[in-house]
Amino acid sequence: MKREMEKTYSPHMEAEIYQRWIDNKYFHAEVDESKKPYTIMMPPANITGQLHVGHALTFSIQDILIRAKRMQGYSALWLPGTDHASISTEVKLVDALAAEGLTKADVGREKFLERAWKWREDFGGIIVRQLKRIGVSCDWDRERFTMDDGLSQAVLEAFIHLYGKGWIYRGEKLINWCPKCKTTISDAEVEHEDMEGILYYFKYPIDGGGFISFATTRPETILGDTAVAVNPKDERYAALVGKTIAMPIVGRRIPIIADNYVEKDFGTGVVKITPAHDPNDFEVGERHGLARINILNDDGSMNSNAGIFEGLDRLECRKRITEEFKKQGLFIKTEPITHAVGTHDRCHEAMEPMIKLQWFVKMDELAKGAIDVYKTEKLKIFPERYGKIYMHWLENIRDWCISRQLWWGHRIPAYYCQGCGRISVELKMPDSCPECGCASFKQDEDSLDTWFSSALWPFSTLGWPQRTKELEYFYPTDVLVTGNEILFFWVIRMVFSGLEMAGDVPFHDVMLHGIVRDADFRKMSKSLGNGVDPIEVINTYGADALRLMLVTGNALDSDTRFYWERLESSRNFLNKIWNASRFLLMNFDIDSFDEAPDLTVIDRWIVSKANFLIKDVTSRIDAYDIGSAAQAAYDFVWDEFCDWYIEMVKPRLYAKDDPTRPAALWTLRSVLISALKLLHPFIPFVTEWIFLAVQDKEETIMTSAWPIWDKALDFPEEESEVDRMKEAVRAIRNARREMNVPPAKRVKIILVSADEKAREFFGGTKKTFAMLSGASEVLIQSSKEGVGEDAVSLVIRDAVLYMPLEELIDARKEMERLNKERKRFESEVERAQKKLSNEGFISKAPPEIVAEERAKVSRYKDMLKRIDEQIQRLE
RNA sequence: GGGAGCAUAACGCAGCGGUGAGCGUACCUGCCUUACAAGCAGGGAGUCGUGAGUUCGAAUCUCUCUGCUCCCACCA
Repeated sequence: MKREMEKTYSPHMEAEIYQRWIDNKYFHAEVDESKKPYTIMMPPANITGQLHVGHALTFSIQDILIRAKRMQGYSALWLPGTDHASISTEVKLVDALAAEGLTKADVGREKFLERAWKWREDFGGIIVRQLKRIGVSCDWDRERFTMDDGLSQAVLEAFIHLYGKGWIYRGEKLINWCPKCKTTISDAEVEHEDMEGILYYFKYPIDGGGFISFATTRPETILGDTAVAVNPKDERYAALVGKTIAMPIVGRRIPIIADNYVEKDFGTGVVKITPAHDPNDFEVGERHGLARINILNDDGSMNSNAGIFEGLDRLECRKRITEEFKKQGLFIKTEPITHAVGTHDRCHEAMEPMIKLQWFVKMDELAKGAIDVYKTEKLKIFPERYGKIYMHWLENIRDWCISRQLWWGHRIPAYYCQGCGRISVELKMPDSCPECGCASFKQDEDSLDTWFSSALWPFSTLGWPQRTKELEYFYPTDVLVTGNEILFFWVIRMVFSGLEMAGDVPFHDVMLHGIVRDADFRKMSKSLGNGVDPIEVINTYGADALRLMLVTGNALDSDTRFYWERLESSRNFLNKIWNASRFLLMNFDIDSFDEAPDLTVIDRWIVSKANFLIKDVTSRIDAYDIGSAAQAAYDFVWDEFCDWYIEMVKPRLYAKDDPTRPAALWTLRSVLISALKLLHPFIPFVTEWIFLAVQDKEETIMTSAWPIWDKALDFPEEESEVDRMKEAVRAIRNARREMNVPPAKRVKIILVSADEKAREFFGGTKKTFAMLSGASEVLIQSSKEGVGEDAVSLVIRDAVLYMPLEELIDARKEMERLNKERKRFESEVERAQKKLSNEGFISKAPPEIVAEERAKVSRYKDMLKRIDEQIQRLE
């Protein structure tokens, strides 16, 4: 066993350890009927992405869960993979083409896709390599890519299935169009950004005389107006309804109509209606049978319906229209306005609503299922409050536009007969048309929304639609861990897809976490330049320090901050546990124990504390309370184990002939090993390194058994006794400081107690007690006989400690100190007595609370009495 | 416009009906005590955002106000 350990912790061994884990296939999970399965599907990383600290957070959490469960004996599968990210990847490829002076059209679909695959080969693996640096223990043998053959097949099957049920349809509807990316986008991909804009006021001449004024933020859409609407109850305009308007510029005649959608009190109470470019207007148009005039080309420029403005960009057109209205005397005014503009979340270009023939997923039935599993708690969301958001979204969901005018992705499996136009939705191109017998088909040019394939991820990765043994065993998965911003895009879509395709929820629990922000709580972004590269952090501090820092100091549902300071304190903790282990190895000079030695009170105390920690950490992990689980282990190791237990045990270790020495070594090692195991999920590398160093055999910690709480190791009495000793030690250290006793000065301590048990305990732990309190000798007595008047006296539970200070004693100072103590207890007694004299408290508070309060009074009074004795002694 | 959340020590957080109101950093003081100065010991520091209410008892539950944050949303 014993490995040499450097004096200071350094993370340089991480790569070596990770490689060994891989070589030994510790990450690999198999179908194993003798074990229970535990499954997490890693949210597929975007192949265009670079690893950022957000990844580090989410993957650390998942790794913590999977490592804990693996040690608990589950067949724990964490399946990793990547996503083809259609828009992001395609944008990169188009940019690369542009750099060569080419366009998509120049190279053609086939060549474009060749380039795409090449690109994914060259760069798609970068993020995976970076990911490994974090220490993720996912099953790389089962790594998947959303465009693998199997997963692509699953996409086709799912599409065909939904089409067969009538839940996928093709229709001409108003969709969100990104003029920059030249594709449709779904509602979820539209971001609403508040922007400073201008509200333009114009007027239209009414046939038969007069004008009607209105306001708009998008004057260019005037070219597509097919009506002007007012509220039916608006008396100001009642007489105008039914009249027509001769539109300037385009010369079209459009009606004035009445519709409830218009609010009387907003603006002029008049709305121009552009059914082809506004969702509300579209609906008004439906109700009144208005024409839809599309005025835009796909690139956002004006089309032929714009007449003289054809070819202008929409923003340029906006200016020119305004000028034209001014010329014609129909311009009223402009005013600044802040309004929400829908933009594409990828490129932030202002999105334009347009009418287009697209493919949609009908949501009503699918949403019902997703709502139902949440209501019946088959699906739980942590933190709970996100449940409301989940429900709200599903209850207001609209059909999902899934077709994209992109090449990189899953091409829609719809084939149009060139003879009769019949649509066939098939796995592959049909041989002949069942309608007209013609053999000429054309496949739909569009591809599917990236999220359509990601929605199948929890089961397509396990072989669906085949009923594989993996699917049977690992599905439904246990928990999905992801950032809260992705609830709508992905989580909800996985839920209804899982229910519909695989016949069950894709996961039982959803655990959502926040994002990592910079120290000033700003989002990390390229434009701010405040991003932190996790690889750099790992290079200097190690993955363990990064993981620990990200996961502690914050509740899981709130955003966490990135602090270099906190990173250092995490690293310091690693050094602490490193050195505690080194201390053990330096003293561990026996080969083995025949049997567990008899433990002293102090050993039982730390064993009991460690035993409780096991229960605590385990249950916190199960509740996804990762941060406090880590914190509990951290506090135990640093405070209890290092600052107290190791210090207490030193005299026993240094005296080679001490009969309790083996017990100390045994306890030291077994408690350390428990702590290492409990900490392993959080800081896998150091714990493995140390585990190998302190074990008898070469055994990985990764598959070692998770500690289990044991009733036989619960020692409440010992805990209470050692706590009293700690109290005594602190009192002495405190007094020494207050009395200005030089640190190196050893002082005699006399403990006086009428309590036999207390005397016995302190008698048995004399050496330890003396060392901790810097005493030259400790006397234990039942009376204060022989205690001189030059002694400082310290009152603790069941005892008084005397510290003769001889020439150092300053009676005045000591009186001051005693009076301060007295005051403290007095005010406590007062507080408790006041409570007890309250009739309502006695009669209404639970009896145990009242009893506790009474006990406090007598305890404090007891202390007060002894303090008073000391005061008298000095007087 | 709708919804959710947060205000506790200088900073970051925990506590969610009975605690002497904690923890980590930072700060002050003293120590190189043979595991660790990336450390040890000790210390100061908080009318728990405001105002009310419920209760025997409120940092904790309810409402008001104030200030932040996030999500959703088609007011021209």
